[in-house]
Amino acid sequence: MPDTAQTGGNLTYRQTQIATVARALLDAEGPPALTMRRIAGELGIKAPSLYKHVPDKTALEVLVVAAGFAELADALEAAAADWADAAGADGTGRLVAIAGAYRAFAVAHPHLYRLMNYQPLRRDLLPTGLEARAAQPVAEAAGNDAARARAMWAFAHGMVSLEIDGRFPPGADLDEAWRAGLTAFAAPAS
Amino acid sequence: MPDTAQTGGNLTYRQTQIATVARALLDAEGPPALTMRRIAGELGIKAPSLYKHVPDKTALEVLVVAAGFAELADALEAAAADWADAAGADGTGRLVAIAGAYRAFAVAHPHLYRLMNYQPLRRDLLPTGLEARAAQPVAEAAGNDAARARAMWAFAHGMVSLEIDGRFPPGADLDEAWRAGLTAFAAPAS
DNA sequence: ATCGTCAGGCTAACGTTGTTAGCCTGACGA
DNA sequence: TCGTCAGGCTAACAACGTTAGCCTGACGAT
Repeated sequence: MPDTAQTGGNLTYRQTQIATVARALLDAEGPPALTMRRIAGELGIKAPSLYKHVPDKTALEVLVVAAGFAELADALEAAAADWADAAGADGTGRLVAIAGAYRAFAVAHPHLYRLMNYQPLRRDLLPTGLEARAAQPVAEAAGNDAARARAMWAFAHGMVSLEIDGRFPPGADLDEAWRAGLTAFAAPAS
Repeated sequence: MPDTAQTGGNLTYRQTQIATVARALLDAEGPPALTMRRIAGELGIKAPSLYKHVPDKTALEVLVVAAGFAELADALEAAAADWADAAGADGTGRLVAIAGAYRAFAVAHPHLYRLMNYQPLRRDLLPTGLEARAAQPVAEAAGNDAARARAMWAFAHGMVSLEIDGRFPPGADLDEAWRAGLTAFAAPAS
């Protein structure tokens, strides 16, 4: 079996296929569809054969998670870049743009977002640098103030979590809640 | 089987026992310990007998979740009351007190916190008013500004989620991140 | 040309999970 | 005294992740 750990970048063709199929299944039907037999079936093979490519199910999930973080990083970078192009980059508008991209990603792929974020991160199995890359745009928007960046990240994560889990009251105006939070954070650091 | 839905307040003795045992198991050994056979065993009965008291596993979990929210509401109310007693209640110190209680609850019972918050809330099975009661202290601390309250809630939820899941970098100063967030929110509404 | 290795498929099977069907027993009201 | 029924039980099922062990076809080396 090809080792998939640590470097993570260089995947077998079959491993990529597996990650792709798993991702599609997760997006389309949610976690209950993410079974070894189902994934294998989608590839035209049987479940035990998957173990020739992946050590166990959690490693398979890490494949999906890694792809997710890469995609998220792309989206955040694109949002930051778009903003920089469009206007003179003052900090707060950039923050709004990034937050919007973050929220859009979570809402578009709630199952993936949960898989990525609702459990301890397997840093040991993730490609090195990937987590940092995804965090970078937020850190910049926070003026590289670590505490501030973490607080903003927590706010965003909390908002999208509560949103995709339907925890807010049915009629709640989430845009307004976002605005309230973002303006609070946009104020200069005390 | 006694119906447990909706009102939720009036539980059978056995149902209370089940919830208590399940809660203890969850706190002590985490979700993998929360199996029907295990819970039954702890009560000296067999798994199928549980179905004489609870329709299925998710309903059993809701019992635990409901107890958790009641406990959380107690803790938040106590924190708010303590603060009101101790000093002239200006809004920001009260907010800090409540946030501290929220965080303390989550850190003390991470498995329970996840069960309560990492999935769509089964409002239909929860005692009526319980959710509102748990939300009340936060709403007050936000000056009954709904958007502000939701943003603060999201921040707190995000912070504790990321903390109990070990998502912050190893050396991160979380107290400082909390301070950054809370001072941001403490500023008067724009 | 032949042989050994081995990637990558397969079937059979195991243990664990939630859950159902159906039986039995003891208490209790009519 | 008898019927009901709450609340236990055993046996069993399907689905899950996973392991063991077999087979086949490609391919590099002798």
